[in-house]
Amino acid sequence: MSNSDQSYFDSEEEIQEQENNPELIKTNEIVEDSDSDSDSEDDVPISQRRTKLNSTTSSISDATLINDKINSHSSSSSDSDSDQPLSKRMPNNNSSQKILDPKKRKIKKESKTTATNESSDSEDDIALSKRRKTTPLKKVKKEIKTEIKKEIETEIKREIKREIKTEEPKKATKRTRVKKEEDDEKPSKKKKTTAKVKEEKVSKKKKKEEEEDEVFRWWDNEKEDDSIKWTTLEHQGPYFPPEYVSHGIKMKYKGEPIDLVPECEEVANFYAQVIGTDWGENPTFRKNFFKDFLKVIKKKQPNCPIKKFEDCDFTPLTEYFTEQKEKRKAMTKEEKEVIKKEKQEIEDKYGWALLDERKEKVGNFRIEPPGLFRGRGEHPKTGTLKYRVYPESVTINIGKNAKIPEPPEGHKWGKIIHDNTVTWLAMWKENVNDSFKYVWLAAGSSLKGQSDFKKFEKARELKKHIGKIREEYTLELKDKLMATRQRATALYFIDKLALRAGNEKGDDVADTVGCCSLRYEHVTLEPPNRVIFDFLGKDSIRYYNEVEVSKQVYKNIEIFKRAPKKEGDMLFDRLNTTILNKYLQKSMKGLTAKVFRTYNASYTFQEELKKTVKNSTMNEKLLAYNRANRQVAILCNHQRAVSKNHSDQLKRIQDKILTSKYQRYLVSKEMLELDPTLKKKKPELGRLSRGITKEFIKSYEEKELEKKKAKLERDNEKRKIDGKELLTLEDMEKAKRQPSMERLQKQYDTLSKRIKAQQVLLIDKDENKATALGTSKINYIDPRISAAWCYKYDVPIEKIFNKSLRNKFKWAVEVDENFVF
DNA sequence: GTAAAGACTTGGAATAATATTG
DNA sequence: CAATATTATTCCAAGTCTTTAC
Repeated sequence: MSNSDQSYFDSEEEIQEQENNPELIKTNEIVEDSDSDSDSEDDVPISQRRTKLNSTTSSISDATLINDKINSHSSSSSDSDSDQPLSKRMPNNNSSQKILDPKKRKIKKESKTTATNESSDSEDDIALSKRRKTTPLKKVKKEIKTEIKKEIETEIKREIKREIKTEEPKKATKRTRVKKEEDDEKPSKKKKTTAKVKEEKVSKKKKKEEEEDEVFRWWDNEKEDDSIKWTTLEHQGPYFPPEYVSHGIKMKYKGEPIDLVPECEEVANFYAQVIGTDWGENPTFRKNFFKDFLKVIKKKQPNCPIKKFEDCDFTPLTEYFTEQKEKRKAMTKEEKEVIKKEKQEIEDKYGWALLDERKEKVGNFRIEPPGLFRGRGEHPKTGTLKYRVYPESVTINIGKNAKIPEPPEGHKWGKIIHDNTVTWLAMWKENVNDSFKYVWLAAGSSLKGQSDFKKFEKARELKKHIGKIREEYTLELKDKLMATRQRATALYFIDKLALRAGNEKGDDVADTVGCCSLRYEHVTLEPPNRVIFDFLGKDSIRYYNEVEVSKQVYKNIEIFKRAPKKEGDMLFDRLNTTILNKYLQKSMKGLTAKVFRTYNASYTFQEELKKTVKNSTMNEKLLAYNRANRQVAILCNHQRAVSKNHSDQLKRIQDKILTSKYQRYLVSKEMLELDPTLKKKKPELGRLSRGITKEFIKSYEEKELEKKKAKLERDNEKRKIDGKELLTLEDMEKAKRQPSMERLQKQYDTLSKRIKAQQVLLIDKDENKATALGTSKINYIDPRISAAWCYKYDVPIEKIFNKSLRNKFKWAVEVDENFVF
């Protein structure tokens, strides 16, 4: 970071500086006379302050507005409001960002939507309370285990004979679970099971035990000291990617095919595979790649004529890889099966570790293959060649008495250590940024689970201190000492806006900042009390937020930005994360800046969840959940690029809605024909919704006609075979029987329901276009809040936690519905 | 006390797997 | 049943924060 600011802010004490450094006098004057300021705003209770802040924050307030709208919408079940253009109702925060963003971000291929399950609302057939209480025994005895296994086996043998013999009980469990989900809620077309319901129910309980009997229930007895992570540790070491094998395809240089030794060819491949993506166009990427390409050439093939990037033609290679991709896609089932099996074998061997005699899953047991470094944002090293890692540079961490895994043939391990104060199994140093890479246990492992648990407990601990901390920093906002004042202001932002701490970074990485590393140009003031943040945060994701702050904070920023400070200078020149965290430790043991993010995320989530309507449908509950999740994601600024075809997707759904509406209109017209008096009772009948234009009707009718014709053709085909006479469209019309009022009403209701569901989906999808929910769900929201919510509102946990989340959070799902974060 | 090393969490994108649709 | 859409998983970069070295 620039140290220029350092030159005029050298000493610690304000008073000293005032004497020694004339440039600071102005600043100090303000600091002193601002002593008299009082900040009435900060006297407002914390809980209210947050909402207050939200309502003044553009992005958040927009979202809240939508919330209100949707809530009223879903409860009143009127669909008219959806006719309003969606864009108006959405927080346009992101779109403006995209335009303003000086650094181009990659465009994503595809958008993801929230998991708004279009499933029926029927509840699980087992009472939730009961299911929860089937807490398994701590250690199920071997005999019981095999007994259960047998039972399951007999139960599902019929359909999955093959699998059950070769696979772990895990697989069987999965099966039953799928089945369960099906009969629970999914009106899924797939009904692959013929097993009897009774059997299933029995299996459910057994399965539960079976599933957890091997689980180490560390959360039952917490241990205080966790500096020792394990006593025994066995594993197979990491898995190395296969050596490069030449494909014999030649790239061209100056139009001529050129021979490359495998080492060079491999590097050329890396670039060839990036052509057609943004990386291929990125000048820094190209430059770095080519520099390293030349380096490899010089070393491995000095007589190679390649000198200039412009004369290189990688397209033959690119084509080859496209071809390969297609081939892979076109593989037969059997071929795919073989590959899958090989993959499974590797996983079986390397994917597990024995930690204190317990089998635990290894997360990333694969050594990263060589390639071109894909640094994000404007990373100066993007495109740099990442070397192949050999065992010689890998350190193995393993138990003293454990068998040391065999390194790949002809190789030796770099180092073997037995450090039980760390959790990694293997480690190596990567060449691009000189950083370490580790092999760790998976997210569902006990070690990870324990620290996850600790993290949330720490955040809950903060809850006890937050009042005092807020009081203190509010006071310190007016402190005479510049350093203190900066610290307080920074903390205010970290607390209110969930900013990251903001460590200082070198200049060989992308220029991104967090709170402590904010610079002059990242914060602008707008009288009377608006602060505009605009900077690139982690992963070069833009943070843009307009916030109304207290007078004191506004004033402070004004002071911190005062000349001679200019663009490029640190806003908080007296502060860094070490100072801040040291201060925080005083308020609470182990407190650091990041805990605020966890705390505020979980707390916000819990508060937002209170908006769930008790007796709403499953879809509505899930929408409420997602919405709470989304508020947290917005708070934490978890973004994703809007997919290219997002608007197409919306249009398609809107079209579906219109179609349904039109169909409903047609039905209602028939109803009126049957009973004209209905119009009085239900004036909405026979009314055409807005948005249904003549063009729409025309295209709809055309499509319908097409369908009818197609059906007719099919029918006639059959009739031909049967020797019956052929029909015409008119015949078909005639054949339709006159529907009864009852039938029509039913149709009408079905369509209404469908429309509503589609609209919920539409809103959810659009609200979500630029927000990534995953990160907050995985890392910031205490899973116990989610679990408690599920129990309280009778939502099966599977609806909100997928398999890996359930596994990761298995320590959390045992809370009762009264859990409070 | 400061910088570098080290270990761990957090983050979005890429890719694989699965579900839905035409 | 193939094409497409959606969701889950994997990948690995980029943060935070602690410890160690000087």
